[in-house]
Amino acid sequence: MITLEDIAKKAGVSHSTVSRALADSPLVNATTKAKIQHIASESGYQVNQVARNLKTRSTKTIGLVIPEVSNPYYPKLIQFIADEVRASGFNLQLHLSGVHQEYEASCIASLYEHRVDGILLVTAEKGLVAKEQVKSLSNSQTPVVLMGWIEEAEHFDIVTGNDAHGGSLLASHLLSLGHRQIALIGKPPHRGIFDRIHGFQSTLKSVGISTQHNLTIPNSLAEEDLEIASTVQFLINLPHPPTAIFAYQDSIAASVCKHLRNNNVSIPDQMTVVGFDDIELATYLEPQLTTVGGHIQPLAIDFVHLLVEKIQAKSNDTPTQTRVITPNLIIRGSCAAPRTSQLSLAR
Amino acid sequence: MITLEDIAKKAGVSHSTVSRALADSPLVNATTKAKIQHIASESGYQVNQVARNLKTRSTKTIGLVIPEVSNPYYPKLIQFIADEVRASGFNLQLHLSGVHQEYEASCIASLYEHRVDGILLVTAEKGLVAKEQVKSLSNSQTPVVLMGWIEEAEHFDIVTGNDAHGGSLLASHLLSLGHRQIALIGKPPHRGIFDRIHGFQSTLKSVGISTQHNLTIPNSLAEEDLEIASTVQFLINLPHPPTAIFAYQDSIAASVCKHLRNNNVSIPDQMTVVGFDDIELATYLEPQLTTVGGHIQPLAIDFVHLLVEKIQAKSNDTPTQTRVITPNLIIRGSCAAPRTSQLSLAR
DNA sequence: AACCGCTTTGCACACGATTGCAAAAGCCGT
DNA sequence: ACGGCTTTTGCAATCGTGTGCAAAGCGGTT
Repeated sequence: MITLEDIAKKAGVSHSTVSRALADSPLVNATTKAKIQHIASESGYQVNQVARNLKTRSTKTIGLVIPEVSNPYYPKLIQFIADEVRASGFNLQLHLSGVHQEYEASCIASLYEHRVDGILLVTAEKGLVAKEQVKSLSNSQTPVVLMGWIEEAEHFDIVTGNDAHGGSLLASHLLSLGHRQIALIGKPPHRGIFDRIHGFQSTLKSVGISTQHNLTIPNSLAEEDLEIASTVQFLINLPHPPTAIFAYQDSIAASVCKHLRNNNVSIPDQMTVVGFDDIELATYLEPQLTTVGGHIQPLAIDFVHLLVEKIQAKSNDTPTQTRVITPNLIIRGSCAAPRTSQLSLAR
Repeated sequence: MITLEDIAKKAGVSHSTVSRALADSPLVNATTKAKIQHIASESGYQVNQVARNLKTRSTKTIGLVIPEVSNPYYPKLIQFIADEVRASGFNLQLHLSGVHQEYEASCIASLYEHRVDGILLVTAEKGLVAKEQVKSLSNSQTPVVLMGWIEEAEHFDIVTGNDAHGGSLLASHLLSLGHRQIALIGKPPHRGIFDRIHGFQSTLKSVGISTQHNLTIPNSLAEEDLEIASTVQFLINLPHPPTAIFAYQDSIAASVCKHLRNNNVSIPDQMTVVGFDDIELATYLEPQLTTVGGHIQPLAIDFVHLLVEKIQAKSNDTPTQTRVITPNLIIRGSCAAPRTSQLSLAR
């Protein structure tokens, strides 16, 4: 491995001078600087960031903790975050905390051990698993920004989507089409998803439609697809089946569509389906999915910006912030006005 | 930040002893070891990996360079790789080289600067952009394993799928269904995809079907979906339209299906469609996609294993290896026997 | 020649950990 | 009390880089 010392010998100077020359310091004579830079590039010198990081006590690296990449929502988010981190001049270190966030604590520990300058933590259905660690990190020097709702939100820096508003938009849309029997598919495990459902339900209530007939079907995490299959079966075999289904994520909505088709229920003629997030998948379906979207890129940008501000502020006495991104309704082909007892008649 | 020295003071010993105690060295007296470990955990000490890496000249980290995460093939690959890397006791550092691999060189440079123990490099349509860097890295101490076909393959360690065989499987399947007019959609930019197409075409040739009537439509990278839309338009408006379409990736096949539907062409009645890779998307489509798959996980496992072997071998005189994974045909609903002039009649 | 001021360079230490080696401590038998 | 042996501990160097500070070099003025 080539070091500053090697280049210093070739150039007949000390390693300090080489270090300054490569940093383009004005303390080095122009001609020797050029000579040193030439020797360095010719011998293929690459700085040892490990040594530099140790000396400068900063890594110019941001750690990103995200549950998984199988759910297509996350890759989309990662792409935006990665672009923004690069644009901000930082390196990115990605750690997967697991579908059930089982590695969340160890991811954070590892990032701290590597002395990243800051951490972006995307929470999932379990909320903030490593709460104590995050608190102690923030109290020390390493800023942490969270994405997704958690309890005690006021104690943390958080970026989140206005999921309640998104749910409300969907509910209004379905109401305006005439739907009155609407099923919800999805467990309400953490605040974000809870808000989607809550916003949805409260809008229904506000126009006097009781939500007690709507269904909240919890589905287990394992074998999600199978679970959804049986939930769909259950719904369409009810004495008074719903005319519309709201799934709290596009990927689940896609799975719902698949199983509806398997049961010869046509969309949107016999059943209206809506999702949430507007991932690519939504446009590959037939019909394309009505959903709520446009929030992922702004979320990613604010996520990174807030962290970078915290990193540059240095003083850890800045008050915690919550930034909220409001999504839009995206109307596509998976919705139609209900026909009376459409499903019962068809079967 | 808490250091070994801090703990040493609290325990009344030297930092060397603390270092040994935390490494559970037999050189430390059992009672003092316990005392030190207790103090360390109580004060929340976390080792500084930056310093450790500098001293030990190893980072226990594997770098993964992958073009992007928007194409759903890559997240699936990443998930398998991440699991295997973790199981092997290494950290993972992910860098995105860009859709057109525009950052490939800078990703590799960054990983080398951070002195990762080895690099996994996934190439894409541009082949191996950073060829010279990879050669010089391998010549020095940092092993690199590639995924995907490139020129001069014999000079590198490579893991790849037997794409030619996969293409051949698809061709045989379509032939056995009776298809004789088959369109290929996709550019043949690099060896992997070229092999898919080549294996496909040579199987057709072997039974005496000229491939000159088949179409190889190159589509631009930008606005891929639009490009596919016009390609589909073109194909179905031919005087003798094909009865089957082979797209070299499931995501493109999905896009083809979407645009066929937009033109009121039903699948598989009026058109048979097959893809390649068996990503989740293939099962969300209606009908589900016949494709070639089962290779991604073995690819990921061999990818990591080969690199780990190279890292542990230390001596860089081990001969280069090429490992090839053979995929399977996965028959689903997107294929049917052709009817005479099916499309012309229908329109 | 002595002095001053400015530019340029090198010395030496620091970052926080690991580890070879020597020294200290403890134990035992004589 | 002492030598020999084993166990335990500390000293000090090292990894590669950055940087404060002193010193050297240089040109010009008195």
